[in-house]
Amino acid sequence: MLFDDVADASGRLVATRSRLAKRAVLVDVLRRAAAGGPEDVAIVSRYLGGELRQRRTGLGWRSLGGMPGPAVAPSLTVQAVDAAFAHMAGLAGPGSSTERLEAARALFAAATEREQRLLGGLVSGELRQGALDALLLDAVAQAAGVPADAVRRAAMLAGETEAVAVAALGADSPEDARATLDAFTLTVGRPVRPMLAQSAPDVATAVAELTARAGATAVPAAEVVVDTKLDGIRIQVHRDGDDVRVYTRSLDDVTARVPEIVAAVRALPARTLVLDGEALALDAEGRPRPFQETASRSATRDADLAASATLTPYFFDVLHVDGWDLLDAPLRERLAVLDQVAAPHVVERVVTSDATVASEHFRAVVAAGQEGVVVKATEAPYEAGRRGAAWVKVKPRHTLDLVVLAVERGSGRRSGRLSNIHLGARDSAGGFVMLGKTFKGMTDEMLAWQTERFRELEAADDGWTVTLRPEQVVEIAFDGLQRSTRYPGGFALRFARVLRYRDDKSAAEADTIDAVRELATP
DNA sequence: TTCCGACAGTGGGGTCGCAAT
DNA sequence: ATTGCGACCCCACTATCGGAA
Repeated sequence: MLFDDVADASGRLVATRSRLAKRAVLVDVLRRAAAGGPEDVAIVSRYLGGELRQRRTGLGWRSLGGMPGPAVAPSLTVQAVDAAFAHMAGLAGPGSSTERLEAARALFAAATEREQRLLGGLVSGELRQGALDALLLDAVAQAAGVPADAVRRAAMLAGETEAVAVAALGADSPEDARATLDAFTLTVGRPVRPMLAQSAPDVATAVAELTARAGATAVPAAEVVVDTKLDGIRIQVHRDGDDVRVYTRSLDDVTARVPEIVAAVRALPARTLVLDGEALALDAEGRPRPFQETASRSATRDADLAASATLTPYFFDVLHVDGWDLLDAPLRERLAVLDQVAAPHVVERVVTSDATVASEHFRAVVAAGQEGVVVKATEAPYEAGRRGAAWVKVKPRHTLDLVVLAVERGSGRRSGRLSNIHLGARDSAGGFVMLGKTFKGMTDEMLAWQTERFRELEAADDGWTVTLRPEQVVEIAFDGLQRSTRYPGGFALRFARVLRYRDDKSAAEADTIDAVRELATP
């Protein structure tokens, strides 16, 4: 199959906003890929989902700058493109960067204009065609003549879409496809997509949301599980005898980097296991260390550095134990099993129907230095890959009134707007200390307003960033402070987002860097 | 007819490893 | 030795479509 066929499809996806029309485009190109055989389906399904088959190519957004102009006529096949990226991904050692760039230039030179757009999107990871994995799964279902749920479930259990697309589209009939899909089951050693949580502003809201959903039959005061939310990295651990594998949230295998987790799981009383949890670094008193330290420890491959801190695993769910799949069992049942098989490494929780008790647990765990809680429906199954309503996280929220120091131009649907704002706190000398940036929390109306407003405050414009007279106050919400070498105050806001612009306050009334410092040293 | 679940998009800070400078 | 880039860890929030109610 020609790569240009995929580029054409991608262009048609960009051209329509209708998801049904997008799905029709995807179905069409998937069917044509199927005619070319399983290898074409494998590559095309990846590309339509916005990914290369190679997890790391060494090429990124920055490398795309110096690419040559387009070819006039299409010539590349999807297999040739895949082979080119496989070659680039395999390069290492001195001279490899140069060689990789040369290979990329050759590839781009052979690509037409729309093919170049697709290549760029795949390399940068920003395809912007309004359709990624979820819509692709729907299209696979339609192309294979099977229910969308069957395809989705197979993909969640396989931990990937490519293999599922190949299986479904390689089938001779819808019945055959259905059977092939149903053969994707939870397998020890193959990670599933982790279940995700929605968020709520406070525990009472989270509890109310869960009981409202469970309360179709108006059961009064349904019980909920209130799990401690740890500020570490998500881990999914598979054990088959002495063979233990540790995967991250994106299903990356990090087993070699975390021997202490492997050892901890080997000591548990079960032969086969699939556990879902969090790993973090603790201090001498057993309190959690800052996330940055956990991140540092879990990212390093250097043995000496790794020895400087230990990760402790805590589990909050079990998907499999000794031949028994628990995905469809209610949480209540899974937790009973978890407590038996993972005893010293289970996340602290309370189970209650009393919102006050739930709130009290939240206060206690935050006081103990933890990130917050996740409130869960007791009867819900494990919904792999879904940000279901059955899990709702709650974290403390801080706010500050800061001054907008500068603003950057937006891109994509925000192009033409001033979008990403630079945030500063007052210092004692009458100046401002930058604490980070944010683009979050802005409605279209706010974007329109600030685009005009910041033009009024413009002091300089370098073509990307507009520097402002420091007059506009904005109320910012954030999760906490982290150490920073990038910003002059030594702090940066974590997960900053705009709540509202404050026209009732002048810059002289904004919060000070001293107030911020006090937050950092409780 | 209205409501709401799910998804894609728009980017944030920090950390590491690696190759180039 | 330092710098820049790529990859990946954590992530919040809004707009939109189309099925559910």
